Amino acid sequence: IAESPKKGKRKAEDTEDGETPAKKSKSAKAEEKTKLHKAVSLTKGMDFSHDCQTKDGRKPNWKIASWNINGIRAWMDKGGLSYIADEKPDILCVQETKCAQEELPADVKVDGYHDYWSSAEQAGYAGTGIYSKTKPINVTYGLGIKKHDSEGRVITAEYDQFFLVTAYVPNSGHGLPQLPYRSKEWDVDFREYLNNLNKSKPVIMCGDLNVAHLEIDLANPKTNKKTAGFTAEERQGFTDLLAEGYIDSYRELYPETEGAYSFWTYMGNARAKNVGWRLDYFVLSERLKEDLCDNVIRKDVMGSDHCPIVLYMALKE
Amino acid sequence: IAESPKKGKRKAEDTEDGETPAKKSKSAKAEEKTKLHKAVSLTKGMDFSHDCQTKDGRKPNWKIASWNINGIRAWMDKGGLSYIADEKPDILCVQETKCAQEELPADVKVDGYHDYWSSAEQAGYAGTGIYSKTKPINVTYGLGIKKHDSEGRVITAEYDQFFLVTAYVPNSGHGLPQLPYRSKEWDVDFREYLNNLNKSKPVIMCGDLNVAHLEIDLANPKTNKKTAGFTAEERQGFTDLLAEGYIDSYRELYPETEGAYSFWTYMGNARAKNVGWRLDYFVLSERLKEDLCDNVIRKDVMGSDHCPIVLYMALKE
DNA sequence: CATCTGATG
DNA sequence: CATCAGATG
Repeated sequence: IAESPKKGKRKAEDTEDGETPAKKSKSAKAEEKTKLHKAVSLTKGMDFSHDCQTKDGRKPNWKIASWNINGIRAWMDKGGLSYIADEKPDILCVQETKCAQEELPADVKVDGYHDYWSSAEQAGYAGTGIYSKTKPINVTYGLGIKKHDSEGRVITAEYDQFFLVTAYVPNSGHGLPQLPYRSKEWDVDFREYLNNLNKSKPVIMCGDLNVAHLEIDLANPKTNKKTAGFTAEERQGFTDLLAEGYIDSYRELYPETEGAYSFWTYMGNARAKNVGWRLDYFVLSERLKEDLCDNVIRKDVMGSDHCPIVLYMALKE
Repeated sequence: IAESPKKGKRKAEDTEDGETPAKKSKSAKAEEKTKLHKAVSLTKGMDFSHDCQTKDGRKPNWKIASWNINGIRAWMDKGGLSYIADEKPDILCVQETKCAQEELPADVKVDGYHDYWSSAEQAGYAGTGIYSKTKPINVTYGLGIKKHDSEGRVITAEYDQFFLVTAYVPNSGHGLPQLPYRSKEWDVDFREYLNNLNKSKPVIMCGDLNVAHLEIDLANPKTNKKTAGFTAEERQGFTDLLAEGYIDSYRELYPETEGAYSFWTYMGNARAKNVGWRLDYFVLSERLKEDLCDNVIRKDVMGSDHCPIVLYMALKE
């Protein structure tokens, strides 16, 4: 009832590229920006410095982070951007932005980074983004296959030495209604997509792959064999991907480490009890193995039901 | 994804009566009650004592309060029940409970009061309730007219000396889609309903009538003539009701008082600026006028976008 | 349990 | 600018 003020829409202008293949460019109405975010920090007191090197002793020259942020608007309200300032990655990939391009908060941009966004046609659903210090040679959205490309799940950024692919892989859902699509269609086509890139340049693929690969990758393997993210089909899909010539960087480095998770349901205090899942990965072309320095799971960084993961690479010229 | 604990449903058992005419009694599954409300207070430091009397000098013996609480669950989370303890009314009527009978919080009951509830078929919508120290002779729900009675908008409690009717009158909506229903059907039938009661006993009707009657009853009359709650049709409906032999107790007592509102939109800081509407009323049978002591608007009681209103009556045996 | 939308006010 | 629901995770 009445007295409604004009709607304070907020919008990030001048964001680079950022069109999903399915969407046409909206005319950039210069809307009023309200609500800027205060300088809340998620990361105060945390130490993000980290010494590491390749097996042959080379120091990292690329730091790439990936984080399912579970809603970029809520995440920014919690001070999510402070993570970038503190981690200082060369690239940060985010998944589940849950925000249409035009609805991105005005202050989503970060000094010193180029940003790229892809969003689902369905409002408030899925979506991915990339922050990158270096401007990529080229950025593309989706797999180039219509049926997969209306949900903003994949962004590919090409750099001199590699393709960076970030993905938010479809969840099979409660009761697994989406399992056939996920395992028989998406997994198959995504694998082929990566293989094609891999022919011309090595690939660094990261994101929320919505699968815990092995029993070691979740706290309760026994009771979750019929749960989305740990079905035989999803696990096999990941096995099949690796078999094409890729490595799971974390498991490559730490084959025996238990309790290493990147996701904890908000329900039942799972995070405090470390009842989690490793759903977030860096998957690298095998020929990048020699350049791998480390993969760190930032389990203490809050702000989402996932935590960030960080890849350190010593890439050659 | 997984690790979901069992749902902690909460429910108030043994609530008296409380069936809408449209609903059948649910079998009282003895569900686990979780979440009880802590003793938060909305009212600390406030003084609810009040001296008043009728024109012929009689002190009040009934105190009746009415409050649109905008969601009983949110209201209880904010400590809404503390208002009852502090105001100590003989009767409290609440509107917009937005809660099905079966979903009422376990601790909705208040010591020393009988409680009665009516809810809409549509979940989380409308709904009314009554707390009463005295057990009424009889309680009925709705107007006895099917088309009006599926939204839990009216409860009638019969006492020795009067009928108490509490109402949450239909909002005409943004763009006034419901104005024809509201003014041509509801207002007409509700008036007739009250008239019928009024034949046998005096009526005290209260609630959110979703109309500001006169220009004095809202801050911005000029700009709201096409807004739900201040259209000519809705205002006329109220005029027509009074013409049948009722008084608006507040305006009866304070015909000239400006800035007396019971609702402020949450938008644009309206309450701080007192940009409000008087939408909540006590409407009394004219023959109760001589028993009227006072009508107080508790504008400082927070917890909803409406505030409580309180009626003091000196009813004769 | 927490994010969204969309209805409603 | 709040409430609630329902979808989704």
